[in-house]
Amino acid sequence: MDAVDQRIIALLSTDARASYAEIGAKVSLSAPAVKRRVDRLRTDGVIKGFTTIIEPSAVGWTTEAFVELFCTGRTTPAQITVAARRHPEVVGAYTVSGEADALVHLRAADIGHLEQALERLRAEPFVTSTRSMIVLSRLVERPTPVPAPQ
Amino acid sequence: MDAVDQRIIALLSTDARASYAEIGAKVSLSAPAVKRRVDRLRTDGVIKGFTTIIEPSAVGWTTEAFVELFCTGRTTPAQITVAARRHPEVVGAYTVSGEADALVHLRAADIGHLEQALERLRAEPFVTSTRSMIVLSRLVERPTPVPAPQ
DNA sequence: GTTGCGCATGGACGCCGTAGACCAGCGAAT
DNA sequence: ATTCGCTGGTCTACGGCGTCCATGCGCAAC
Repeated sequence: MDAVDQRIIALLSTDARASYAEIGAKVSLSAPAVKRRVDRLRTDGVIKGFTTIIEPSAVGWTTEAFVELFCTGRTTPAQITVAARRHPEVVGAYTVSGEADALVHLRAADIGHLEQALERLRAEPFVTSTRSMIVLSRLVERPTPVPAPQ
Repeated sequence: MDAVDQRIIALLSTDARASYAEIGAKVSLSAPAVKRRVDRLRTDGVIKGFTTIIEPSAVGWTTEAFVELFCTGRTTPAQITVAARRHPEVVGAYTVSGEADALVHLRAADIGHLEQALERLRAEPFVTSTRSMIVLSRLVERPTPVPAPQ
């Protein structure tokens, strides 16, 4: 992972469909050289995949919430992980320090759907209680920035 | 936005570098037809871009936190937006219902960096106080799912 | 019926992805 | 100092892909 790799990652994270030749022109490398680096970054797990940024409301997810989970004493992160993966509404889940044990990011079609997802989440055996923050508006949402070298 | 569009979006969100021909084969369309649909989805704002999923720790962001923001009475979402955008550590920001006014998702190099970013955030004139949840581990993180037709 | 529109296909051309052969630089071992 | 092997680049070549344009089909409105 040198400075060139970082620049390649930065370029790919602004446009994942850029051609290797295009990227190569910007980092002064040939297309095959760029491809080799990208392949390596993928096998090394630095690049985990390529995805599309979509507008959630355009595909029917108009409601979103962050839910703090309070769990029973002997709950492991692994338990929370498998539970969270079971629910398609979960787009993010994290164990956190502070009052709550975990924070779950939910996207749902509407309030009704959100309520139903929340109910399902609360039915998990290790959940003792929850505290929800309904998202009123998304202000910022961006991919992890890559520190641009110099 | 018909069912085919949704399938195309779903395919692109699992692999944004898939060729149009590949996608076309899966949705029974020719490559030019797929491209036209993707172009339309982009101009319609359904597809906002293509990005790369990277492992944050691999590029030096090992610490992350969610921060609840408590703001002065007359704070507008727009104010919070411009403030949040100023800080490169902010990867997400939302206005929320509940006790707090906003929730900010931060990524930083380490605890020291996080503390410094938090301090900068707290220095914003409209912030009266904050409550932080440090992320202990990322359990789930996935792109917005697209409801697969049938 | 026919006109017009939306939306697909087919073909053509140039660029892209990808693999293989080859080469330069460099550190370690002889 | 020489040599070996490794890393990581370029060049080349070919098959497939992106992209544009012309064409054709189905359908609704008049």
